Amino acid sequence: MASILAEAEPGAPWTTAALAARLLHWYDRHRRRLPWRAAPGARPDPYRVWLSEIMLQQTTVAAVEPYYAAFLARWPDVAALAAAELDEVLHAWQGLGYYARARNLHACARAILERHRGEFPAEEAALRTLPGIGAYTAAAIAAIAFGRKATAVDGNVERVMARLHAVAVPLPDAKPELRRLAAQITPEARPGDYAQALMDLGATICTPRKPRCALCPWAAACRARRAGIAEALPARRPKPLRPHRYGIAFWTVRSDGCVLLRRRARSGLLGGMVEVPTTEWRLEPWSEAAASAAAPLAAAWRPLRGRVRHGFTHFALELAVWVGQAAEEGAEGLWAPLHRLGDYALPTLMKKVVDLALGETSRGRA
DNA sequence: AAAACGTGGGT
DNA sequence: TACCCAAGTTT
Repeated sequence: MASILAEAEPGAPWTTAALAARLLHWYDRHRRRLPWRAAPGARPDPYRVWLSEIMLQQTTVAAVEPYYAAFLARWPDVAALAAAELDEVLHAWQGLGYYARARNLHACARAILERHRGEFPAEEAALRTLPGIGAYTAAAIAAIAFGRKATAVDGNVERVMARLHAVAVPLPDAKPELRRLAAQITPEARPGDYAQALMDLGATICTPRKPRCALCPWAAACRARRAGIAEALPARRPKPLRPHRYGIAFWTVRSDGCVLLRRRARSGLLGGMVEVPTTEWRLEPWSEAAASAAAPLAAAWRPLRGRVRHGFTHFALELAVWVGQAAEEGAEGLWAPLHRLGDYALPTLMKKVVDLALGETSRGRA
């Protein structure tokens, strides 16, 4: 191992085998202990690998950990998850974001039961056809859970490859090239460890900012480091501006203390989740007259002073909250007892609305 | 092919 | 405050 490195001249091309071996050696000493990771030598549970990979899509380890523990405790295997109602799964996913993942997770569990006799397929191609499993996740499960030679290319791997080979082409145009470079290094032996090693390298050493090149097992082979441009890679195309949108949320309280909620459409933004009814979220702030006309029912609406601000991926939202008393039924939706709001699958945005409404109404009446 | 799709933490 | 970004997938 060490001799391979010692013999490699600065600037000399490294063999892919040497790179893979060096990375695995590093991983054996520095592997992170994560809840979904099997102990060295132990057989991974495909269900746990799958569950963790779905949760980790575009999501940090720290954010995932409590959700992973809760899901595993409540639904210990794929059959248990398949038997759950979608709303239960959405409720448990509440706050994690990208709720299509929860809908696909549930659909995938049922597909495993119905199409695969309750067992995850080991082939990348078969995995790829399941809901919520794309190119990355299929490769990750095949490699980690089943020991198949597959190259899982996520954002970490793209960054590491862009730096190792000093690829200046911006993402996403560079994706095919980065994938090719990653596949070229993937070893026959220990593909699961290799996949996790590469992601650990990206997550802990080859970080987006201030990469710790001094600790990197590939530092001597890294072209970006040699050129002094590691931190500038990978290049990205400029991101589109994020517009602001505006809306009014209607906090509608009935005489029995219930508040009006609604179920959102099953697809699209916050699909299938529960919400406090709102106006449309539009580019211009609302006039009082326009908002009144958009209310779920006629009432003497009282605007609260605060504002709910929430950032989505592609726009920033500012919600005002209006409070009204419902004299009778006449609005469609769910009437939720205030002390049972925790039973509903409210996304973080709507929790903010609830907090503002409860805070200001209790203060105002005290 | 490009846009939609959440949230929280770091700077 | 504002912007970046994190183990991507779907349409």
